[in-house]
Amino acid sequence: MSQLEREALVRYLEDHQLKRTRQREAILDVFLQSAGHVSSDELHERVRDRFPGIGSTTVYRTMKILCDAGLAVERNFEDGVTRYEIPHEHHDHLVCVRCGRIVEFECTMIEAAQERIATDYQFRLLRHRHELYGHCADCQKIDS
Amino acid sequence: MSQLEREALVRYLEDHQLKRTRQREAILDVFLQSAGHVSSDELHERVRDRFPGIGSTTVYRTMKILCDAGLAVERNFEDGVTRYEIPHEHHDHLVCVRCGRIVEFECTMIEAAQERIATDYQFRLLRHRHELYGHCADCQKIDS
DNA sequence: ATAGATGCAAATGTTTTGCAGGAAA
DNA sequence: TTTCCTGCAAAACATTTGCATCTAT
Repeated sequence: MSQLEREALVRYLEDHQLKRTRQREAILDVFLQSAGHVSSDELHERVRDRFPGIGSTTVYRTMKILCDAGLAVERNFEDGVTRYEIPHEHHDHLVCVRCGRIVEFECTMIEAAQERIATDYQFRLLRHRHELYGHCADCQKIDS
Repeated sequence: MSQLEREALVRYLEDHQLKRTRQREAILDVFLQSAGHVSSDELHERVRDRFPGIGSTTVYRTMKILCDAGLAVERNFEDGVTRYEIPHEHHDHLVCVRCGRIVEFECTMIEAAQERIATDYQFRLLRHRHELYGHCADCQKIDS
């Protein structure tokens, strides 16, 4: 498993005169096995299990490479930590401010509206950030 | 001018056993005179002109008070700096990634869609963040 | 052999906190 | 005179960078 991604990484490294190292492959593996939205710190902890002595610096640097290679996407929510997700079709996020749960949603109507707004203001749209913050179903139970 | 806000600040300070100081009033004044979306650092620079020796710590602490008092609203874009705006009707932002220009927009259709999405996922919506990043009309000219 | 990677320590940049001296009530 | 503020210095925190050493090619 994750064979395709590993090949993509090797290809990217070769194309950019970068070297194929155990650390980089281990980080890719751990990242692909981590469901959801992992932070550099979480990745560092998990890689460390099977690769003691690895520095957090290497995780930061490698995640940047994975993003450049199109194997990871960077996300920033309100807690000041950079998180990474496996690239897939466009979406935005609902974030529970109590438990930290992150749910993805997709809305073509909003996408269309964004395009229209950008056009209205003569902006050339590059990207957007759209996050809804609230309490998830489970966390609402605390109140009652 | 800014008489209403100054009175609101005085009232808030009294209600919370906080003291009315020259620094706090100066920071409120400078903030109200700063159009757009100012950072703590910009505010510090501007307050310093008429109040040499003021510390950045005081600006940070005072802006927090102004937010609590409902006289300022905190905003975070992609540059890692907290900015403040004067509260007014709900809106979101277009940000030019070249010149940093920030334009406000408002879209009731998107707001309605957000409510519907939150309901679909059983979230109790508290707030959201919605920013469009791109090149403004002026900055697009650089390309041609 | 050599370009590039690693990991430590130190630097960065923004914001927060501890604390001694200072001002408002 | 007591409580709250201020401003400095130091701490926090996530991330980046300098550098000597190590490793893939």
